[in-house]
Amino acid sequence: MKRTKINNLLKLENTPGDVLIKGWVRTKRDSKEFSFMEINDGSALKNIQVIANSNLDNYSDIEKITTGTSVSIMGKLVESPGKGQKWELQAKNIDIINIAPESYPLQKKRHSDEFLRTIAHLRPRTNKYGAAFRIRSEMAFAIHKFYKEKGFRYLTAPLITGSDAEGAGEMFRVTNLDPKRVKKQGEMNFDQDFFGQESNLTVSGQLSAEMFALALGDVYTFGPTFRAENSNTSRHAAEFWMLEPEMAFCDLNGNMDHGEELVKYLTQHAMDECSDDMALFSNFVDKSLKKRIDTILNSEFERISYTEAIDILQKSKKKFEFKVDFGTDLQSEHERYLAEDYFKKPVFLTNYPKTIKPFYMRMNDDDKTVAAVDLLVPGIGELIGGSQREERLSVLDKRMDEMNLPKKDYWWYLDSRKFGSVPHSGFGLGFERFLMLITGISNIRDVIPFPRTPGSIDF
RNA sequence: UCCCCAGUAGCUCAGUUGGCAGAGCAAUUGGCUGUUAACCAAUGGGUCCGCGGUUCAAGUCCGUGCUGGGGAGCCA
Repeated sequence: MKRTKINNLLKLENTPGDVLIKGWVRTKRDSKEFSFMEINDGSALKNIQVIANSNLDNYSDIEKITTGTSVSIMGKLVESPGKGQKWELQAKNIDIINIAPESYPLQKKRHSDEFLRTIAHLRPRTNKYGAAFRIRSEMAFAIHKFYKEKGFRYLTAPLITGSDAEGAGEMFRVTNLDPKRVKKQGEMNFDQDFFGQESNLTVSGQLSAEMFALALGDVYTFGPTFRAENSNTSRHAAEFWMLEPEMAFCDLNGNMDHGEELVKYLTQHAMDECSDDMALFSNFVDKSLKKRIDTILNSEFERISYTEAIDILQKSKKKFEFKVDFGTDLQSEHERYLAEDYFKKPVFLTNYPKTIKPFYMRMNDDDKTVAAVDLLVPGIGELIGGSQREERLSVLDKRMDEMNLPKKDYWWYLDSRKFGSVPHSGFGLGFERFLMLITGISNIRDVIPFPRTPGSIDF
């Protein structure tokens, strides 16, 4: 008999008679003459209740079944006379695949997130993490669906790069030199390294995406990104996934339109396709989640300039630890105030001072600000960071000189401005931060299967 | 990297002025009427994070290290 997944069983209107399920026992309740078991196979949040009567031949073995045990069960799907579930399975045959001994760490009770992080290999077997990772999977799919529908092309940017001057923070070195030998020589000899020069793990696929946007029109990259910053916060990881759309013939407003449409589309998709899993988060993880999602879906995101934001912050009665002045980057407390207290919804901040932004952002006419855009969202802070790119070769040239960038390393990037340059825009969206936004999970370590953070690379 | 907090049974935590190591849940064993975080009873379970110090006496006080959490910076 062919196995039926539990999510499909639970959807049925009429009983198909006998079915075969395979999964893991979440809990067992014994009576004298029979046992109730709840089986979960990961296909859905919900379990199916199985009734094992004592007249089954291997009932003495069935009595020994513990939480975590893997089983294969054939039985008749019947309407449940008990409360709490529509269907239950009257077992005709129960095969125990593998008993989970008493040392199985997951109990039928709530565990702390901190404890579950220490058993990250088992935590997807819990309701909360199973739900989180089903949603993560569905959102990755939704990204591709969104871009397919919009006619974007998917580009895989290289993970190993030779350029290290993007200014996006510390990078992880990639080398196959023998550390013992390097120590003996006293220094790295990059000529002899695998690529014949210094190489690193990517901090962004943007520059690659720009080249492809200027060929295929609208493109996106979606893949892992690495930062060797010693960041110890609930919003940073050394390895995370970033979505980076890049659009030719697109200005800053088009960039924001796109970002807003994307965030709304993905959120709506999660609500439509993961309703049970999403309900778990709004019921048990974050009581304010429902309202937040409603705001994302049904409000227009605010759009203000950096200069206007400074004005709002300076006029605010709220006391800030750090002073705000034109030319300084906004602190966390300022970003949170704007998104959470002042506007109470996602806010695009545009046109930052050129002094605090990278070389590739397009210079505005005032010669003081650049066409940058950040999307600040309640609870997370920065979800999107992007810009309209500087497409004018002479302006880009001048900026790179000002910032002392080694132009010879960027010859190919500058070529794109030499040959048929066009206005174009793009941004990076932190995939994990987006998952935090829509689930209410407050630590980035809990939306990545096996998180990598400073001093921690278990599993 | 900086600031703050925490570390006691498998898990979550209590532990008073420094004076015999505790609870709930889990586990094990038994009971039980269709249960659903089942219920009832019994039993077992400890490097009180490590190291050093103060003291007649340290889970408790002091120093130090490690680990975890919250916040800041960096950013997505």
